[in-house]
Amino acid sequence: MPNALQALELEKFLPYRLSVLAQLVSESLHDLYTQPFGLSVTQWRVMAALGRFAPLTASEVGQRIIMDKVAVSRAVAGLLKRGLIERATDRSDRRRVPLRLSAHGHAMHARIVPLALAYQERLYEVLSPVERLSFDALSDRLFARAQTLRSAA
Amino acid sequence: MPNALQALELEKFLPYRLSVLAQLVSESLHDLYTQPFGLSVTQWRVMAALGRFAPLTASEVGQRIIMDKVAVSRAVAGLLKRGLIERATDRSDRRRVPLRLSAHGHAMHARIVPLALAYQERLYEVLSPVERLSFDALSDRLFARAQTLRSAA
DNA sequence: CTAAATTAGTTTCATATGTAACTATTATGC
DNA sequence: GCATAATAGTTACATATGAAACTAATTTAG
Repeated sequence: MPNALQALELEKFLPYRLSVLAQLVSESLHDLYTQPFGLSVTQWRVMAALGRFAPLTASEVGQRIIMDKVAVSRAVAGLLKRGLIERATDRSDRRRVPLRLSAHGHAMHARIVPLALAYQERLYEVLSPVERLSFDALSDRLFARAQTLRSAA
Repeated sequence: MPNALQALELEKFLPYRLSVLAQLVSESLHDLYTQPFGLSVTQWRVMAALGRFAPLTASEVGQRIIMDKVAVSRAVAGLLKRGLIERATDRSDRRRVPLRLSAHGHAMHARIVPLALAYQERLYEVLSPVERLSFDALSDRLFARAQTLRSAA
């Protein structure tokens, strides 16, 4: 019976394990900023991208955070309504709408970042510095591999 | 300016990296069974849980695959409609509804499992056997740590 | 034994998400 | 230059998801 080798042990199956770990971590992090700041995950990611990379258009934000333009557009609409980000006009190409954090947005960003980094630090505490680097490098290689496989198929 | 240490580099931020990697892998895997078999991710996970662990109630399925009972209930409804799983009656507790794969479900399961394992193998190809074990062990520790932090908070 | 509490599962409602169609603007081909 | 194609972003529709209310069955307290 050749299928003896083909049993799927979910708890050891890499895609499953990655999914469960990422979801748990994402939910934990979300707890840090959802109630006090009223941001969705996508809104926070847009703010994080803008906080780090000066003015970006919606498309550029999407490339940074791997999010499609519809999701970005909706997050941007919510952030604009709350005055957390600002739009500029690109004189040379009026299709493009450069975005940046407002003063209010910067202030909120500055309060969330330390919480996010502190959470990351608490997570990483179970790994030694060498192990952290090792995990980061291995996950990078898996990511690159997954991209290769996806584009090949 | 103490905040120089507090810059958030998204691309190095562990929760972000995990999320992006898990999503890419999950989508790639989904491509393998969505078109040919017409299963959603949650439906496939329910089938995988039932394929591995004999009869399970909906709640037990949820515990296995870390999915809330509403999601399980909906996936089960779809699988029942297609005749891929069967319900039994628990004489001693009629609230419980033990589930198992039907013959049809078993056949489909047997065709998907090799595809899933082959994908995992192609992913793992970029890592040596030692690196695979290392990655698995490190991710296990991160998962346990995330659980501890979540329950502590 | 009976009322209250618990548990398994479903349904409902409100929100989130993805795909595709749409508007506005700019670039390209002839 | 003008019709066509391409690009940035938004809107619309259909589906997916989560929280909370609900039903049915069982357990527990007194």
